[in-house]
Order: sequence, then structure tokens, then C-alpha cells
Amino acid sequence: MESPKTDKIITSAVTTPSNSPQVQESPFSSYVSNLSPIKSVKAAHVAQGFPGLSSPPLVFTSPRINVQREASFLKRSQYPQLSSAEATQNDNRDKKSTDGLVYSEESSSILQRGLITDSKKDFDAKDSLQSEPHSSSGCIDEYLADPGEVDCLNSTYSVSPCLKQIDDTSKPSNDLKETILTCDNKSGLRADASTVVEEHLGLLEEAKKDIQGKPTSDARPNIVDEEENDGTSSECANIKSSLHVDHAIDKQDCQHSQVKDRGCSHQDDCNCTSQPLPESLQSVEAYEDFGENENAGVSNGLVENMLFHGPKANQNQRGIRRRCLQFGEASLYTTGGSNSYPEAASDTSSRLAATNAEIENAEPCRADLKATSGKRKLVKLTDCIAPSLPPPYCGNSSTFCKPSGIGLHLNSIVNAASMGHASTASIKLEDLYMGVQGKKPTSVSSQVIEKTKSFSSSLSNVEKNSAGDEEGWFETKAFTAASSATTVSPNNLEFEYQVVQDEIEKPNFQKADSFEEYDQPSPTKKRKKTSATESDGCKRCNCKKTKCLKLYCDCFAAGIYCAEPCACQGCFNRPEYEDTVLETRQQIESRNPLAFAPKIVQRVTEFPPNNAEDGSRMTPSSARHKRGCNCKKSMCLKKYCECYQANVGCSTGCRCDGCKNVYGRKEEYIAVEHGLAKEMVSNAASKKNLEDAFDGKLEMVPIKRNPIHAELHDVHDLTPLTPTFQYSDHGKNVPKSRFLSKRSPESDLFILSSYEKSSRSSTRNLEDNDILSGRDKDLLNLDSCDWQADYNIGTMDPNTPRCDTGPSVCHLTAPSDTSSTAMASCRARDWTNVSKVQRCPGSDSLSSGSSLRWRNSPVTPVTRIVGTKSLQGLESGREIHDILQDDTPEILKDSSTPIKSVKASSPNKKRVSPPHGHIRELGSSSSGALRSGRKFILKAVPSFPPLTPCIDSKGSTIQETSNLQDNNSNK
DNA sequence: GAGTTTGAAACT
DNA sequence: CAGTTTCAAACTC
Repeated sequence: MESPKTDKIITSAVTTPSNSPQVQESPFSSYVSNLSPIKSVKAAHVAQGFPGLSSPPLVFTSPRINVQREASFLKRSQYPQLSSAEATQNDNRDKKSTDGLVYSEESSSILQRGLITDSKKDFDAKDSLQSEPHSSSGCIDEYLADPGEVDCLNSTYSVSPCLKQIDDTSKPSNDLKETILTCDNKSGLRADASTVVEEHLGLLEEAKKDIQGKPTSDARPNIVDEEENDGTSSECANIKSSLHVDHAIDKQDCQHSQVKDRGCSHQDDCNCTSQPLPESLQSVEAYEDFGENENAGVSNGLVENMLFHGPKANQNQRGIRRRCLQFGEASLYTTGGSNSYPEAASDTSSRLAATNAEIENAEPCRADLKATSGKRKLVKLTDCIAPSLPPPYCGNSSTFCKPSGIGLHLNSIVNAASMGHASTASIKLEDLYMGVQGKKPTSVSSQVIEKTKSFSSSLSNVEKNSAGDEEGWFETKAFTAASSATTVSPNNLEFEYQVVQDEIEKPNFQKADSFEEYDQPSPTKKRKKTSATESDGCKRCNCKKTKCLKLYCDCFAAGIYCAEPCACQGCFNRPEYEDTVLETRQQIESRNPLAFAPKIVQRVTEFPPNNAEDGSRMTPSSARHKRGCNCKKSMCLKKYCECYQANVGCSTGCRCDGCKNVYGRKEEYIAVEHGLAKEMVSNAASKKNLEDAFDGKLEMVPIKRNPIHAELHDVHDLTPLTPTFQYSDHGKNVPKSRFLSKRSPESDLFILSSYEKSSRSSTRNLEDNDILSGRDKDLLNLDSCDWQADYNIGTMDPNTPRCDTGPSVCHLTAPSDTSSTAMASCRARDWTNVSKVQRCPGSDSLSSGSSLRWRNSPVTPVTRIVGTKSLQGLESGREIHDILQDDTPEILKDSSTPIKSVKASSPNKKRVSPPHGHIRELGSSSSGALRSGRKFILKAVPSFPPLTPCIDSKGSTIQETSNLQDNNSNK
């Protein structure tokens, strides 16, 4: 392998003489990849490792991950010192390890090997070619799994340059195979990729030109690059359907993949990079997928091709896993990426011209992407990178302002981050990284930075859309991603979202500054803007007495370690005190399982299709605070109010006095809910009809239902284990459910239940909707996509394909895999949701997604189930959305004050019809999209082990009623 | 920048 | 579960 690699390397070096960026990339990418792989793998493991800790793992898993990372970092630090020869040795080691890691799949193993070899080559090439420190290579070497990542990184970077070249040369390579192969073999991308990729890129560009005929070629090429890099994600998005299935197959895988995705996101483009070592295969597949995607992208039927490829990839579980991961990330990308081609050609311009706030509402990323194709690229990159960055570090995300996100903590951080520059974030990441390691990869970091800069510059050249700002932005992100990857795993997701949003909103960031700052080792103090103020755009804590080990500390509450920007005193919320942090977290969680759960749950207000009603009902921002505020003097008009701070309206859960929340008054919310309840009641009349329909439906699709039910049951079983997970996402959905389940006010359980319901509903819906008949798979896939999308995004653009949603779904599933990552992801989603909400108050989808992640993260099983559910009941996705939307408000209320929420629920109680079996209920709920969604939620609530069955019955009844109506209408 | 206000978190 | 205290952020000057 090595010899060929060397050859490839040589070739790559030769081929990329002008590819300084690649060279630079190689070190940087390698560095990043090292981080990401470790993180991803560890993160996943960690997350799993902390099953006991429902929520804590998520947040704090990162620390563990960090620990591992630290080891990796340490190694890295060492590597830099290592000679190139050592680096090569390391590469060999990695190869060996990777070989051992190679999972059952032979193809995957082969792919991995190829990747590894490629990566090795790349590294070697880098070493030889690049003056960059060996560290990167060494790091890469250590992380066998990373090779893929490295390759991805390299490939991504290289690709962009290649794209540039191609643009110039516009090579007519029709060799899809070659391109694909290169894609598959990331390493090959660099070595061979230089040529092949260029060709491929050239083809792509040509195809784009032909297809699109739009001037956005630049943007597209970038997009292509992104797709290639993230292509897996994009593909995943496209392949969502398949993914869903995959998810169903391997929930764990999905989780891992998610984690990986996170890692990937951190790493950059390549979701692949994030993939754990064993999943290197996945990465490879992802690459393959990318290649395919690219090709597809070239052709108009990108999405379709993607879809096919998804399944093609055979992609066994691994493939699926990857996809999930990629999807998760891809979701961000895919929305843009997947859309990019198909949409880009047709829609992008229009979209760009007139970004549909609504559409974008569903997915901020999308909107952003749409806003500027170039941004899309950036977004992708940013997505990748962003995740890596810890929320607090998040860059400026100027636009995002506040992620009003799900987690206040996160939000706060995010907000601050939004204010700050992405560059700063990157710097912070480095600081964190250094802090974690106790070392400062000064040389490496500086080199990396420089490389990234140069690379970014090259990219910028390549990408017209990105323009200089984007370049800088990209660079910073990439850099940050690398750094972040090293440091914070859990927060990555949040970070990503923030970053993405920030990028979108404000593509320009202080790149140079960030790098420069970053270069400056002075880790914490220099930048810390004394207080957690947002001056940097990154909020940070200023704890003086709590040692940053209490929820008072935003960092701690957000599940992230304190970093430079923090002005805390006697801080123990640092990687070196990981054990302490974890213990503390556990303690806090023991008291309140939802302590670290996102505080803000989004409703799926937008839900467009069926639910104009819901939308109307929903407050401008469907998101709500789980527990609600308790403001007495601020009238919910100041940041003292968590609801206001999160840019969400107050709900029934709030105990505020004289609420004047500009985002939605409690009274209004209640009124809306009442209206909903009335509707529910009216629908209840049709329950019988629904039931009948259900019976028939059930019969129609017993198999699906069975699996779903089984899953649901499992979920229920699981739910008790990890209440936190459940609650988060479903919290939104919960609202309804909360009526049903009074148990946990905040309880994730509600959320989970909602998920379950959603899944059930989805399944039901599928059945009810004739999906059961033969469409099941397709429906499932599609539905799952939709569902996921709904679930994640909450508000999918009607226009936007499921692809967008798909990624989100993946994210959702992914979080579950790794608690830490999940946390991050959840946060990220929350943020994203929040951000979206902020941007687009109407969109609730995002919040829901975040919540999902939470659910997933804490309770991997739940997430798994969810994934399966999503798969099964993709169609129900809409319903889910509806449910989420409807639920979200309730959830918020519920979550915040389940009991309190009960008031709101009271109306529902009337409607609730206890008796119906869950299945029926589910089925019924499924029928009615919106209503069913709600119904599902209700049912879901009961489904949760903790939740009282009575509540469930109620919920089920309600949903059923709604479903009945829907069914009736359908019939 | 210091001091005050505010509400969440923690404690009893 | 309610009340009180502690805490850090938000806010004001």
C-alpha cells in the first residue's frame, strides 16, 4: 500500500504543484482529521459509555472525548516533532490499526485501506511536500480511522483547488468512475485526485454550466466541492430514504455516524472525517457517495442519483451509518448541497434572489445557503467546522445572534458567539485545544493557520461566490474546525449551527484576526473579554464562586468547557478536571435529568401543508421555554427573562407576571392552545371513524406497524432510562403530550414520547395513507426524510426536498449515538433552531430538531428507535412536524411546567379518549398529518414509560380524533 | 468599571 | 413543595 501511496503522493505532489492549498490542506486537514476521528469515535463511545448519565454524557461526554482527544493531541503534539519518517511510520501504524479496525464489511475494508493508503500518501506527501509539521501526519497516522477523514479533508481542500483548476482548464473528464474512485479513495483524491478530481471537477462544472446555465458556476463548483467533501452528507440527504432505513437498521451506527458527522462537521467538509476509524469504510463510502453525488450533481438528477447511490452504496450498515452522519451534517449541507444542484440549477437563483423567509425558516442553513450559493459552500464548510467549535467559541455568527436556541446556556453562548467573529472562535478553539493538551501546537497551529489561510485564499479564488470574505471565513472555520475538533466534541454541533448561521448571515469574519489571534498563544486572558460579554461574539462565563461547576455557569450548563474567553475564577470546568466535571454533572442530573437539556423547545409552527391552523396557532416562534420563565419585574422584556433571551414567546409553563414578551405573550399562547384543544375536541368526534380506519390500516400494513410498534415499545422501555433525551426534542411535541403526561415538566420523556408518537404516527400515517401497502419502503424513506426533516427542521420548505430534512434527521439520530456529540448537536440544533427562529420566527422546525438530538443523545436507544421510526413513518414526518409544531408549544409549556401545562391540557383532557390502544392511537394519529402529529405527541407521551398511561390515552385520543378527521378527509 | 437589579439555580 | 439563599448575568449609571 505504501509504495503505491508514495507513488500517488508523488503524483499528487507533482500534480498539485500549484496546489499549495492542498499541501497546506494536507497538514491542516490531517490535523483536523486526527482530531475529528478521535472525537468522533471516542465521542460515540463516550456517549455510549455514559449511558448511565442521560444528559450529562452529552455535554460532558465531550470532556471525555476531549480526554481521548487529549491523548491524540498529545500525540499530535509529539508528532510535530517527529520526523517525516516517523510520520510515515505512524501512517503505517494507522494503516495497521485501521486494518484491525476494518469491520466486517470487506468492501469497506478495502475502501478503508485505499483510504488509508491514500491518507498515508497524502500525509507523506504533505510531509515531504509541505513544510507543515509532521504532526498532522502523525496525528493522522495515529488515527487510522482518520485517514478517511484526512483524506476527506484533503480531498475537500484539494477538491476546491482542483475545482478551481478545473474551472480554468475545464477538463472534459467524463470519467465518473475515476472521479468516483478518487472520491472513494480519498487518498486517491489527493494523489490521483489531483488529476482525477480536477477532471471530475471540470466535468462537474461543465455539467453545471450545461445544466444550470447559470452564472453561479462558481458557487456551484464550491458547492460541488462541499458536496464532495460533505458529499456524503449531501448524498445522505438525498438518500435520506435509504438512510432512514439504515438508521432503522443500525441505530447505533447512526449514532456513531452522527458522532462522526459531528466530528466531520468539525473537521470541515468531510463528514467523512468525523467518522470513526472503524467507520473509515463509511467515510470511503461517503466519498463514493460524494463522487456519485457530484456526478449526479453534474446531471440534473442529482438528488435522484444521490438517492440511488445511497442505496447503491450498499452501504451496508456502515454505509448507512456514514450517511447518517453525513446526513446529519449533510443536513446542513444537503439542504444547501442537495438543493444546490437541483435547486441550484433551477431554484438557487430564484431562491437567492428572493430567499423565502418561510422556506429558510425551516432551515436557516438553507436560507443562508440560498441567500448565496457561495455561502452555501461556506456554510458547508462552516458546518463542518462550526461543529467543531465549542458553542462559546462559536464565531461570530453575527446573524444568528442568538440561537435562541434550545439551551439557554447554549443560546447565551451562541449569542455571544454570534456577536464574535468566527475567527475568534477558531482562536478560541486553538486555545482550548492547547489548554486541553496543556500544550500549544504553536508551530503546527501557526502552520495550519497559514496553510488554511493560503488554502482559503485558494478556495476563495476558486469560489467566486465566497469572495474574499468567505475565504477568510472558510479558512477560519476550517481552522476552527480543526481546532475545535481537537477540543470540544459535544459542542461541535451547536457550534456548527452557530457558525453556519453566522457565516450565512455574515460571511465575512475576521479571518486574519482570528488566525492571528489564534496564533497568539495567549490563550484565555487576552481575548477573554472580561465578562462573558459578547464582545467577542462568544459569550463566556464569569463565574467567581461556583467554580463553573454549577448551572449558573453558562459554559457548564451548555456542556462545554470553559475557555479563554471565560473570565471565571477557580474554574474547574476544564478538561483537566474532567472527572470533576462529569461527577458534578451527574449530580446535577440526578437532581434534574433535564438540567442540561435544552431549555427551549421549538414547535413546528411552519408546518405548512396541512397545518395552517397550527401555524396560526403557533406563536411567531414556535419555540418555547421548557420550564418557562418566572419573571416578576422584567415583564419578560429583558434578558433576565429566559424566554425573551431565547427569543421565544412565553407559554403556559411560564409563571411570569405581566408578561409582555415581544416574542409571544403567555396569554396569547394559552389562547392559541385553547383553540387547538377545541379543534382537537372537534376532531375527537371523528375518532371512531379514525379507529375504524386504523383497524383497516393496521391490517394493511401490519409489518411496518409491528416494527414500529416494537420500536415504540422499545423506545418506551428506553425512555425511562434516559428521560432527558426524550424530552428535548419532543419537548416541542410534548406540549400536547405534556397534557397527556404530566409526569415530567421538562421531561425529555415528553419529547421522546412525541418522537415515538411521531414515529408511530409516521408508521400509522404510512399505513393510513396507503403507505403501508407497497410504498412502505419508499414512503418510509421519503417519509422518514420528511419526518426527519420535520422533526429536525420542523419547518421544511415545501419546495425543498426531503433531502434537507434528511440530514437533519441524521443529525438527530447521530446525537443519540454520542451523548457528548448529541449534546453538542442538540445544542447546535437548538441554536440553529433558535437562530432560525430568530431569523424566521415562524420556523419551529429547527428547535424541534434540536430537541430531537437531545433525545437521541441521552437515550441512544430512543434515538435509534426514533431513527427507525423516522424510517418507517417518513410520511408521518409531516405529521410529526405538525405534531412537533403543535406539540412544541405544549412541550415547552409541558416541559417547563408539566403540571402547569396541565392547565392547558385540561381542555385536551376532555377530548382525550383514554382507552384506545397505542397502536390504534398511533395509527389514527398517523392518518392526520397535522392533527395526527399532535395526536402522536399525545400518544407518545403516554408511551413514555414515565408518563402516565392516562395521559397517553388522552393524547392518543386526541390524536386519534385529529387523525380521524384527516382520515375521513382522505377517505 | 462599579454598582444595582433580576431571576435562575441551589439549598433548606 | 415552598421558601430562602446564592449566584451570575443583565442592566444602569
